[in-house]
Amino acid sequence: MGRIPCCDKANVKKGAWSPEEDAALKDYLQKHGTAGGNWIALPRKAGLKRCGKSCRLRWLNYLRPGIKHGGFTEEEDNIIFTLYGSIGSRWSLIASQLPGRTDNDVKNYWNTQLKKRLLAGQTGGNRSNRKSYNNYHDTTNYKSTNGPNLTRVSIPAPDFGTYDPGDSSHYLDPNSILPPLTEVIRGQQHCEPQHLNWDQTQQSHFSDLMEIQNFHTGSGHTDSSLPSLYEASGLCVTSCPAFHYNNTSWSSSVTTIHENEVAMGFGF
DNA sequence: AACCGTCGCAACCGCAATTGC
DNA sequence: AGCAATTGCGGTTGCGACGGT
Repeated sequence: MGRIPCCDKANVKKGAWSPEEDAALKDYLQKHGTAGGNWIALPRKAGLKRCGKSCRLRWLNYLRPGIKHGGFTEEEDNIIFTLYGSIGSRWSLIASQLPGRTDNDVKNYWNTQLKKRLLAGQTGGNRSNRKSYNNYHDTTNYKSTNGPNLTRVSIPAPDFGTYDPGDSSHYLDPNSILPPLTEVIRGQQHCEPQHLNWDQTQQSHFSDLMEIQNFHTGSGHTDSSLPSLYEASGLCVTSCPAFHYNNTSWSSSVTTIHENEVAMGFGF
């Protein structure tokens, strides 16, 4: 017994995609879209000898319009550092805050560049190039003292004034029900435990967020991952009595942010 | 020029979550 | 409610490119 394979492994092509395959997939998706959303059946319809999952991945990570590759900006670096510190390796969530970036791209960028820069003590500026890369292997520059290594990530000063909950232009991803997390995170000067206690501005901003959520739930939209998104914002979920969402399974009483999870705990 | 080690990135794998019946 | 099919995600792998010797 065992898992049922998603496709006939013996009859699917693997490895790098050819330009012809790319063209066939792109052509099919541009004509038919992902309507019906059936990726398993798509390869056969498109005349491709590929696994449906492979087609989906190729489209999402490479062929989809608006995809950017490489050339990460310093601001993007900072956003990745900040979100990684708050939510860890939830690449799809991080990528959703970076227009044109895919989770795979962000993940690769983190593993090949940012993680090493972090270990070298650089969370901004001094962006590496391949030539200077070997410096990152000099582990004598990075020694853990007691317990996990904590890194403070500085981010811009509070900028609540720019956020209008009624303005849909704040949504980087048109399918997202939440404002960009960076809007929230900018409200904290540092991701540090002492900032978990809400001040008036944070409470005010959280009210804005709840308004949005109420708006969307009013139209029938639910999102079971909402608590983790607010965790990502760095706001202390349990400290807000209003944080209940009775139409789904979660509530504030089961979602706790521990200080050592919110502090930048890069313990590798 | 040949070899070797390292890096970056596309793609794969397997599990979890979601969806539909 | 339970099950199977499908999708989404994060970790890992494979391989071409590059740089050093």
